[in-house]
Amino acid sequence: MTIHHKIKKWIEETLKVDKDFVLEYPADPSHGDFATNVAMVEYRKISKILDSNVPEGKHKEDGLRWVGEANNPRELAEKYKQILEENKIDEVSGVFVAGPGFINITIDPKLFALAIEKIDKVGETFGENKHYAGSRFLIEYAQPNPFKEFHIGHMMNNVIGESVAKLIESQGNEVVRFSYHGDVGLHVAKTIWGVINLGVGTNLNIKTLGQAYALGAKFYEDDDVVKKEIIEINKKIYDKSDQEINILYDKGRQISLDDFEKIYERLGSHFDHHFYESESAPVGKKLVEEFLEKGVFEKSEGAIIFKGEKVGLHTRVFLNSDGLPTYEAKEIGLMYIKKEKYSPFDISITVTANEQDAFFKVVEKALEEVFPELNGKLLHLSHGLIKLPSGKMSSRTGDVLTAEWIIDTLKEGSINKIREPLISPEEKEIIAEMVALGALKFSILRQAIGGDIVFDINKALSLDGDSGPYLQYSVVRAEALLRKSRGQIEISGKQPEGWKVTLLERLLERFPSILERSTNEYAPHHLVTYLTALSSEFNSFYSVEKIIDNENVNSSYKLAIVKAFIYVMTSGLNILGIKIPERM
RNA sequence: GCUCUCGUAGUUCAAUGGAUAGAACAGAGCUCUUCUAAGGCUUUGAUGUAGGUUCGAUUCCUGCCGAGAGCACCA
Repeated sequence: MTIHHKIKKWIEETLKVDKDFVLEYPADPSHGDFATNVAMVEYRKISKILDSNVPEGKHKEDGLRWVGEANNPRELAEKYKQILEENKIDEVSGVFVAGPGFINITIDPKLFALAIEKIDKVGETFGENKHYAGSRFLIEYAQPNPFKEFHIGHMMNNVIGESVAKLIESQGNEVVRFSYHGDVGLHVAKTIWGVINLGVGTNLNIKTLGQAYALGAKFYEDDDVVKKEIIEINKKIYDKSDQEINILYDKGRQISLDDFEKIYERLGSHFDHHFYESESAPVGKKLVEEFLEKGVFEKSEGAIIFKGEKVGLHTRVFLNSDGLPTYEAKEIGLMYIKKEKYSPFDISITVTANEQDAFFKVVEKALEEVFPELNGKLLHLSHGLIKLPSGKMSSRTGDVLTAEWIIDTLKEGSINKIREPLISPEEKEIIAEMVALGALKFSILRQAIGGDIVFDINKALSLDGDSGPYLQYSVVRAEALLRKSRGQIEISGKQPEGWKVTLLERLLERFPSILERSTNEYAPHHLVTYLTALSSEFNSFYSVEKIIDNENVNSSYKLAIVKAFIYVMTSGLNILGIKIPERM
């Protein structure tokens, strides 16, 4: 149990209050080690109760005086302080009232040394939490479509999904990871049409597929004759009736999927299962037809639709008038397969771009009507888009940056930054790959998911300031210290006499709480913010303190802090999918 | 037109209804014969607008202004 948990519980039980108050780490150290707004929250509740029961002839302002509690949050805080002091636990060294009614709490400085000792002992497992263990989460987060390119938007989805998955795992849950690929559907037909009309024969590669899609998509919109041809091709893809198309299809699909594997490998994401629309489509079609009879779906203009208006949403088509399943029906089929394979589960998460928000609300509703047992178990996590300074990316116009290109460009930039002359070209290559991916993942995960990211390649290349490499670099320096000290100074988590607790130690102790909050909110950016602050604090520590010093008795403890820093950073960066080079 | 999301330093982002709104980049200045300067230190600078709720609002509610996304057979 962390100190945070202990203190929260202590306040809760001692004051006999609900747990809806906040126990935070104040930004300003003069506000103690912990601060809580419990008095302000409770005051609010008391006045509300009194407001609703104002007896005749009285004014509600008098309310608090009737119960003889307090006239304002500050006075209530004073009362609480008294109760807390009478029931003090060992960890707490002081309780103070401040400002409008905050209760600030200081803790025994020895606890920080204990935390350092503990981190050095348990290593990278320090942040793990077995508190809520045992839930099974399904998470689907990579939906690149075969026959189209894997662009930076897919990469964003992948990086976010992977970090959320790792966060959930860190809190003791089981996570099953899925990718989902649209290997059938109109976009495929567009690409096949493009391939046929591009005149490349069966000489396909990932590039010609991209061009073919852009061509097909353009003509689909501009030319009604082509539109009909593409719709015909789409039908043939579903029923596999055309040999020529089958050959192009199988080949193109395999080229795409192989390409995706390569990128997953590079990004470091691994999936428990790959799903394909070609398998979810027939299942979805069947289910939609079945639940048409049960009244969940209805017929309209030849199509089968779900009337979202009945729950304040909009109508979506599930089977088109040719009887083919749309994306919507495929989602129904997909969920059926997921349930068959991975039940029981507690939460099923789907990570997509936020342009699908409205669409997902409808699908979720339909899913809940088809599978009532899923009520409350579906979570749609949506993120923003990556925008170029020139505007939105579009694979239709070919105005698209592939993930591969971005990584390689960043890699080239970072390889030139390595100044260490002793590093071999091979090692430089490895370091640059880690730095490039670190920079990319950091820039995606540093902000709250949901917002768009304006991706400026020149800025990304600078690699200064808050960035992936900044975090990596701080760990590299810390590692160098440990290497150098080996055989010279013993590492000891025993706090020296007269030691003044540093902010670095305080931050290290918080790591488990940060992880817990990041997980609960599905918000990796809290972790990023924390690791950045932690690195910054380490870098200050590094420049102010002489760490390896045979003359100084504090050196052993300083090294223990450095070691703890490395563990926490390694663990945190691992969750973000950022690797740490040995040197850089 | 309807629905949803979003407006915070020059720029890119933080901030659990709380205390003096934090960083980074860019700008100005300082700092490598102590361990990696991809570092450290100092400094200039912000809540779109008008109301409301609250002891307290960047955060919640309403209007306005501005940006983006979605709205029937694409995914």
